[in-house]
Amino acid sequence: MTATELDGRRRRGNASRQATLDRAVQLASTEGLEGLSIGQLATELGASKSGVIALFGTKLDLQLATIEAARSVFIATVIEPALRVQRGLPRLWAICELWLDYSEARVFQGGCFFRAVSAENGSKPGPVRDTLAAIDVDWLAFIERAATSAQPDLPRLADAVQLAFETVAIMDGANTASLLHGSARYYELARSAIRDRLIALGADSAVLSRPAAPTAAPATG
Amino acid sequence: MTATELDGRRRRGNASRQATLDRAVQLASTEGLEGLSIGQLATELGASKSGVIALFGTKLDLQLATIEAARSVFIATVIEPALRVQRGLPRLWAICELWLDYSEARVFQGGCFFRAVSAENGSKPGPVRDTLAAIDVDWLAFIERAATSAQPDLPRLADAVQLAFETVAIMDGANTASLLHGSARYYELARSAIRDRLIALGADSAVLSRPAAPTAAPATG
DNA sequence: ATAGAATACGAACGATCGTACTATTAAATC
DNA sequence: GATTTAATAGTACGATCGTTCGTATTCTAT
Repeated sequence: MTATELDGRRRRGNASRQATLDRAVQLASTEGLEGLSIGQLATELGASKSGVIALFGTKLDLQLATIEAARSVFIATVIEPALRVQRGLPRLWAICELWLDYSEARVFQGGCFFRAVSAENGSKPGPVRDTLAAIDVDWLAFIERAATSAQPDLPRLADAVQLAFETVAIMDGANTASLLHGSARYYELARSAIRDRLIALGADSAVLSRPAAPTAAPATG
Repeated sequence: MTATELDGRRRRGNASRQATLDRAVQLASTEGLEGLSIGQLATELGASKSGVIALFGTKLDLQLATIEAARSVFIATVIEPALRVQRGLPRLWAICELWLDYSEARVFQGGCFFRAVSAENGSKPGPVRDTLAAIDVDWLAFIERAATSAQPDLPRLADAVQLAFETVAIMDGANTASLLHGSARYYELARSAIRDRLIALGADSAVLSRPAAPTAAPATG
């Protein structure tokens, strides 16, 4: 049954949904999921309010779909490239480089999408916060696993949870400060902080150099 | 001229302004400065919309006044108590303890006021962002000075700017994570991270113990 | 051919937003 | 006591919010 793929109506709808979400993630990253307004979104897309709402149902549904769309972008930009890097310390370091590049490149206008909307919804119970919290748990767990896998290269690593927390905090700090002050130098501070931390844990500093493994296939070297 | 102090009209106005701002900072810490609505604020205060707006002028003025009010609270809660602690490493450590307590105690419902509203306004140019950026610069500089003063107690400290950045990032990370996941354990992770970092710089671990100097006058010891 | 589903639009809804204008009350100044 | 100033309320304005309803269009399935 290729029916689902061939249905012209659904294909058209999915294309519209994707185009809508492409704008929605950008808008939400700067205005927040609350500030993401259906009217503004429709105007920017050259569509009608009712058309947009018809595609998603309610505003809450749109917000959740927007989060999911941002997650896809994040996975393609950070997670998957990191998984192509050699297990262990190289991958742990690649995660940091990839994340800092993702933030600095403003893949989302407002910096890291999840940092922007988590700050907005951190103290507001509801399905939005629950979803964001679950994504954050996944993200922390991903780094914890990478840290644990890097343990052979980090002889003095005692607590992967602690290291994951610190790493995320440092990266988020660079994201926030660079946005607020319009300066890229915080990314260097973050890189230094993490590098020094890993070296203190016994890492071979040769592994922790720029540039990170490129997104392309394993290089010739 | 004690005229300003004695004017009953202005006294009444200032009292109203203060009561309004007391609610405004709480609301803004959870809803953001954009989500801070004059109507809702008035309703919660049992006042009228026009009465609230008359006290502040425009919404932008209200937002700026709210930031200033939050700053006063922050200074009284963190900065001033820290300045009562002995210069050097004890003060640097006290700043961290006081900030983490300030965040954990939910002096503002939404955690640290400035983290909440900075995330909201980090990518939106304007006077609000400028004010928040200036406050953040002050805050970072305050910690840098404390770190520099602690240099005799931190023989391996090479870069106070780097240390200030990391310290703030770790504390902010605890604030964000504790809000999102409704757990206090991130504050312990932050304390551990900063303590270990300071010890790595050569700090005497005896200085880095709980509890921090109480807010009260210099203790008998 | 026709019934049904999915996409899209336009118009209108009640609610709330920030703001402006007017009026009333209380306090200070002359 | 009259005038000025500040604080507050009341009302109304235009804009925008999310949502609903009716309808036209496009494609699939019978």
